[in-house]
Amino acid sequence: MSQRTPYRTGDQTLVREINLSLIMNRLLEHHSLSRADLAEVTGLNKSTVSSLIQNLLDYQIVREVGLSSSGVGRPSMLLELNPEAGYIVSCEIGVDTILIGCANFGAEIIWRYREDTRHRHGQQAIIERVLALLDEAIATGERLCRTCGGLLGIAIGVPGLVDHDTGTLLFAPNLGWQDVPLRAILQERFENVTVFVENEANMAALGEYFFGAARGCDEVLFISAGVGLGGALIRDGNLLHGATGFAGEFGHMTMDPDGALCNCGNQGCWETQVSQTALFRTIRHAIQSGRSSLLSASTGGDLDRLTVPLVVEAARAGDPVALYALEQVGHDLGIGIASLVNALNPELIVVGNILSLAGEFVLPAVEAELHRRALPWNANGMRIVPAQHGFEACVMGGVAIVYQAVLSQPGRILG
Amino acid sequence: MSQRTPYRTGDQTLVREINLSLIMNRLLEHHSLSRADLAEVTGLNKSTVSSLIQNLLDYQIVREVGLSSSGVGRPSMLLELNPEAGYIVSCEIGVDTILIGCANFGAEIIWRYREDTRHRHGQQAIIERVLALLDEAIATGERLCRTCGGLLGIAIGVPGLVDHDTGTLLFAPNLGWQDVPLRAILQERFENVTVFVENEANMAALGEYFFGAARGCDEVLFISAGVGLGGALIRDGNLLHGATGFAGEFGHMTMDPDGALCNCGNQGCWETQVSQTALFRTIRHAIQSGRSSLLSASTGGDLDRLTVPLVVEAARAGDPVALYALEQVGHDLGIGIASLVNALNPELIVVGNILSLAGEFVLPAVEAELHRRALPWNANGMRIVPAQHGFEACVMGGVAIVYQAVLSQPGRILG
DNA sequence: TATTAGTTGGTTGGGGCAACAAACAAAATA
DNA sequence: TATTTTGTTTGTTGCCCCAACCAACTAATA
Repeated sequence: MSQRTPYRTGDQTLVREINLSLIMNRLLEHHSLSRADLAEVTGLNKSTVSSLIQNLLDYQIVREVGLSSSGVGRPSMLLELNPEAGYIVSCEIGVDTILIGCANFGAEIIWRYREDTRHRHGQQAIIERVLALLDEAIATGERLCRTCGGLLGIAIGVPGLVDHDTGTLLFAPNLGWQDVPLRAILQERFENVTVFVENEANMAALGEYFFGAARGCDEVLFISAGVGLGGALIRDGNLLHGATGFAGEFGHMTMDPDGALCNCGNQGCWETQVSQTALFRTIRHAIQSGRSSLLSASTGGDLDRLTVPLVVEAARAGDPVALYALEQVGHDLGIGIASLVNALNPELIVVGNILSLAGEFVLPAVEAELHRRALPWNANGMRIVPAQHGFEACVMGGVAIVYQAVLSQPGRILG
Repeated sequence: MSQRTPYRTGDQTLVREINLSLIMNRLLEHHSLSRADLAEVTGLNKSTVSSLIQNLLDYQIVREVGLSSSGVGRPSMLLELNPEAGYIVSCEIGVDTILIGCANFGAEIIWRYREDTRHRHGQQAIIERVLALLDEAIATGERLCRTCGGLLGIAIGVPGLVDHDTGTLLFAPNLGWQDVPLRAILQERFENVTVFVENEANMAALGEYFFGAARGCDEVLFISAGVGLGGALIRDGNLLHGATGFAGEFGHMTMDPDGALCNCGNQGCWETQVSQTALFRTIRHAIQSGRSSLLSASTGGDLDRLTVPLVVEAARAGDPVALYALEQVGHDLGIGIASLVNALNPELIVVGNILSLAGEFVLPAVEAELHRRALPWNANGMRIVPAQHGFEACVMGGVAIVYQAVLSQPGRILG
């Protein structure tokens, strides 16, 4: 009997934690509620709610926003999460961009910035630029909202495998990075602030769950295609992390055992069929084999300058090559999604990044394959929707990840 | 504000429930512990442990089993779950067998029975036989152990999709059944007893988690090949059910978009490549195309009489056709497992049913494909093992499912 | 052998904390 | 003024924790 206990025992602080969390989550969900509403909605006793709210008011995490009369009886005092309770800084290190935002506790982005990084060379240069932008974001946050919590947390999303214990980016094939101790680097610069490092797709999924298309859904599959193909699964508000934190690498599922070589070393990964790279390759092949397309003109003849917005624009104009390529992506996406629907039985699928942009041309083919291949019991009643926050889903996810930490352990910021 | 609350609030009874559950789980895990050990292991206070144990002793769910001296100091009184605290009846309705068992609260099977159902025709006849066997199992349980709880629950495992709200078997392609309200049928016959109806693979996974090869693992992928291919995922002791309860249908993931037709209606399902049926088909093709095999003789020339034990026996004797067919299964199994490892990042994979029997010939090919195709970060440190309970995993799972209900809500049987 | 110190196991009683219930105060309408 | 709804106050209950204490054993010592 030597090991220290990993189990969380039940005690009073746990009870308080649970109920505080319950209340804050309901306030997030409904935006504003009275104490009486909260008692009704949570099932807690009126006096308990009052006590919890008093606690939150003391720390200015919640604020009273005015009376609301619902006909007869004493009017109620509406409560909401105080947007100025603190601020959150969230940053996505993409393959060729940095996206950064600063949000208040009302989850409104009060400052955002986007920068192309194609001209910057090397990991060192990019990380230094990120640090500088974080300084700027923090300065903005300090200026605009610091009632009690100040900076509540910094979140960094990266397109690769993250070791959650250490916050190290282990492997990012599309970025060409390996073993970068991101959390340690940031923690050194920003002491006493919690730093979250997470896979970009995981973050984006959380962003859509808290603030986007997946609000209120208990079983969400998120699929995000960009340079590569990433994904995540959310169950009851929590990411499925797997044993070592690398779950959700749907892009590296084998779809064709003898297929094209993938950056990961395997053959026929889903990512070789469904991604920006695959889309452009299909278009290039079609044009090179003599098919005419508006894209030849709109890229000025240089197909290396293809972008997803250009492809979507061409598709809108009825360009057959663009339509064909997008449908091909939808077809291959659909086969994989059907498999995942059978395996995981989600309630909702959210498609992100370029898929949210090209949804109108991709999703019909997806739906067709899905209903052809998935068990009807799994597929019926399930919806597929584009991400509400589009390319900003990841940054919103950084906000969400900090939010989640605060909401699930309100005690920590209550001192 | 009209809806009734679906949220569990925190209160004292929740705390008690959590701590009782903690203690019973530790007793299950270590088999016997003293109060002092429990305090150490759970992190609960000594006096709290004493109080909880007194409660469990009063209801004879736990019993004292004698002193144990660890050298110096006062000897401790060891405690264990009382095997006679009640009994559990568990039954698997397989494609061509019924397996049934009665277990005491020590999870020892005190009565078991297996019956071939190939001579019985029709759903009605089989269900009536199941009911009769359940009577017999209950009679045995009543005779051998009914201290406090009596019959703690009945569990039925079936090879198909189960609607958990109603306990209805919606679709069992390999059984040819559809929309059978199993729980309602049993509940009518056995009133005041909790009846659990669950997918066979889900149950088997739970059996291995509680009492078999997956004990203590937090992220377990279970893959079970029989007539079809089923599976399940266990996270922190709970089955992944998905939105409507149909998660884990890995057998119907598309592996070859233009492959063979599956019973489910789709093409190229994993189940068409990896299952008893697929194994036999490969062997039949090989022999029909002229390859010589020991199996021609051991089946008396009638390849319809192939069985998995015969194939394994032939493989042990070095028969090339048997070895080839098993390796082929391993190869296709490995490709799919690699995908699932990338998607779900399990800590352990347990292969069940015929795979546990043929493991020695199947697993090497699986490991080879796995390490060729899965991301090293996901695959390294992961183990693949055969199910410890082999063909009885499902029945053990029925015991586990009742156990889980009791352990997670000890309050219910404490009155 | 008898005594005493030391060690570990388990119980008892007091205190604190959080939720709950019921009575009550407050603020509106009819 | 009666009624309705909101929110607070007061007192109770249940559960865990802590610290002191009793219990049972070993080992050392006279």
